[in-house]
Amino acid sequence: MAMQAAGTDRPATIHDIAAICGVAASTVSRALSTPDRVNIRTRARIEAAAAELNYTPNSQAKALSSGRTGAVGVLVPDITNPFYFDLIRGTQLQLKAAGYTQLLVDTEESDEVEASTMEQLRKSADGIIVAASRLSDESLLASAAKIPMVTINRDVAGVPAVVIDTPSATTQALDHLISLGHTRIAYMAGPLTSQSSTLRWTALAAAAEDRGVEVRRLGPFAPKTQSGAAAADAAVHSGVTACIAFNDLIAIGMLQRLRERGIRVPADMSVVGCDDIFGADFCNPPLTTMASPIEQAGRVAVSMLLAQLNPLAGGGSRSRSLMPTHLTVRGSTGAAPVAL
Amino acid sequence: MAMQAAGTDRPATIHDIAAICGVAASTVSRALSTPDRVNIRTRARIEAAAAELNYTPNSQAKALSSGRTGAVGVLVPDITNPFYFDLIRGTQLQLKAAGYTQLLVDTEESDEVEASTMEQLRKSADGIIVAASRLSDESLLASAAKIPMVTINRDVAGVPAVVIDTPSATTQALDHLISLGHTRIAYMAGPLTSQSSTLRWTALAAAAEDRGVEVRRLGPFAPKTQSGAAAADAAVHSGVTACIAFNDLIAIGMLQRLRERGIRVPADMSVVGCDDIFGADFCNPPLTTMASPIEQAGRVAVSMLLAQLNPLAGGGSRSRSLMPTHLTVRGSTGAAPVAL
DNA sequence: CAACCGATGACAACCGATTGCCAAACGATT
DNA sequence: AATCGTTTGGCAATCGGTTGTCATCGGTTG
Repeated sequence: MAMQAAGTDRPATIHDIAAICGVAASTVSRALSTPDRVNIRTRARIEAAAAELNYTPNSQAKALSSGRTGAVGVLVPDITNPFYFDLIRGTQLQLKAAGYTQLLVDTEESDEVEASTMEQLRKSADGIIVAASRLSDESLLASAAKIPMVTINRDVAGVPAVVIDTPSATTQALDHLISLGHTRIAYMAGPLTSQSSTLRWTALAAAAEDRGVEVRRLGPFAPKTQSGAAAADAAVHSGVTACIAFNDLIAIGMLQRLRERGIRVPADMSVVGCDDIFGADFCNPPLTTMASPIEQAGRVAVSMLLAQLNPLAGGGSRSRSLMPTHLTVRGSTGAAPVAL
Repeated sequence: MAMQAAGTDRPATIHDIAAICGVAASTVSRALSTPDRVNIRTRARIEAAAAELNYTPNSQAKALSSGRTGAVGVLVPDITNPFYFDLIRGTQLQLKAAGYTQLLVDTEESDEVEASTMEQLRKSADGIIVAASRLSDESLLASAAKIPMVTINRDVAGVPAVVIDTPSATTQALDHLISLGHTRIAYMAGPLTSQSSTLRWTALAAAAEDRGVEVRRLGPFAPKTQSGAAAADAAVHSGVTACIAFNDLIAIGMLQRLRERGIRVPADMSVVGCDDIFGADFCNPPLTTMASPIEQAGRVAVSMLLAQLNPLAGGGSRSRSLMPTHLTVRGSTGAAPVAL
């Protein structure tokens, strides 16, 4: 709102302010960061000058001397996977609200890129949030020892985590399919290094055994729509009447392939996805899927990380947060075809 | 590959290396950044020590003293818009290849957030890439004077830009619709502050006049699928038989709404989108849309920015880059309904 | 043999902030 | 008026590098 004089070309520093107010630079620093340490009158002068000069602290310098960078790294395996859209937005919003900057990195589904990124971030970030890590438990633990970390969808003892409870949703999905009369069901697995995929399969297999139906595991398939073609063919070939895919990308890809092959969904084959990503509601047919509060998961992860960074007296920070999920039924699931 | 001794808890600095090699810290700095300035033998010793200590330079310190941060800000209006995901991936890949870090910021379609972010980035980034800026020409120019900048889909004299040539694609879309017999066509406009939307409309209106068909402008509509409902209703109400939407999100939203209302696509209404985002190929019906090389646009933007940052003798950097587009015809367009 | 030269490496200032420590100033108490 | 405690603000070191300047050294040239 202040009438801003044409700024000099160089951003103002605390020294500029100090010169104007006739105080030492350290006093300016104190006035701005430890207001109680300085007389209220000088503080007012300094604040006025700061506003006048449109002063903003240099984050590099601040980072160098204080040791904290005000940045948080967010690592995702594949930035073009819509699942991460909402996650990233969640982290971004929450980080910005807390005055932090988000360093987004696409690790390209590679454990090496992930590891080297972490090493680099160790100096340029105060903490990191790692979604769907492809690293081994040991590597993850080792990294977590060096820099505050929160994982998402990756549960390792000793590392705070936000876990989206898709495993329990698979049970809902299974019951949904069973209620529709399906008895031969397949699980289209995700990457072998994905803990989520493993957990979903474990939960699903247990529930299947419990209910006395057959669920076979097919794959692994890369979490991309392109893999859906192979997944669809594998499902058809295996003779199942319904499948639960590791995620929506694979499921959507399957839908496309099944359509190409003239296999009707859900009349001939039911498909269940996971995550309820962008597109799950408008694909053809709309996808029955396990919906997760993804953006919220991102926010929670940030909160947990910040709690770790600024251990306030108030709240002991949780080290684990389980996000509830539920099955969203749409058009891709239906009654099992009548046996011939 | 080196047998890494258990690292000390604190990352190594050039002083550590200097101590080991018995040289001054400045020599270490030169050996690493200006290899020619130092004897090849000492350089070798220093490099060996650096490798041994697993040394990585502290980016904050480097930034502070050298004035360059090694980071580039990427501003997008809405991080959850799939259009930007390919863009972000393009910038991310190219930046990483050049050794830069990407600072991704979602400006929430707000000019204020955009402006304040730029001001902040001015100190913590070497340059910025602004996609679909919502700022005025003046503000943009003013900011570009303070920090190297490349815009995407925003053409302002004096600011290097990557422009995806969707306006000319609208002509293709129009001809496509005309060839199908449509004569009453609508353009579903995007945000008023979106230059892309304006340019598309201008090109479309000109082409329409040239061809003697009627194209009316409806909207504006927010670039989200939710806005598609209003857009669909507006289109139906206006009595057109085909529409060209500002982008795929609106188009996909329209598809959903039209389906709800029992209006068949393309039998009763043809719909053309723009961008060919994730989902355009598997919505129902698949969307005819103007495809853009989005990821490539991101890469080009980065290249242009880096050329600006490191003005090599070799190539004069282009200040404008036009990315070609083409119409991808799918199922959402068809022959005009027979007039009653 | 003296003058000269390029290569090499050390010194020190600096980037912009933070922070421990100390001293001046001030008011209050006895 | 002397003492004491508390504010308040300055000095200077520090973070980890970069870079301008200068001294030194070995070798070459006239």
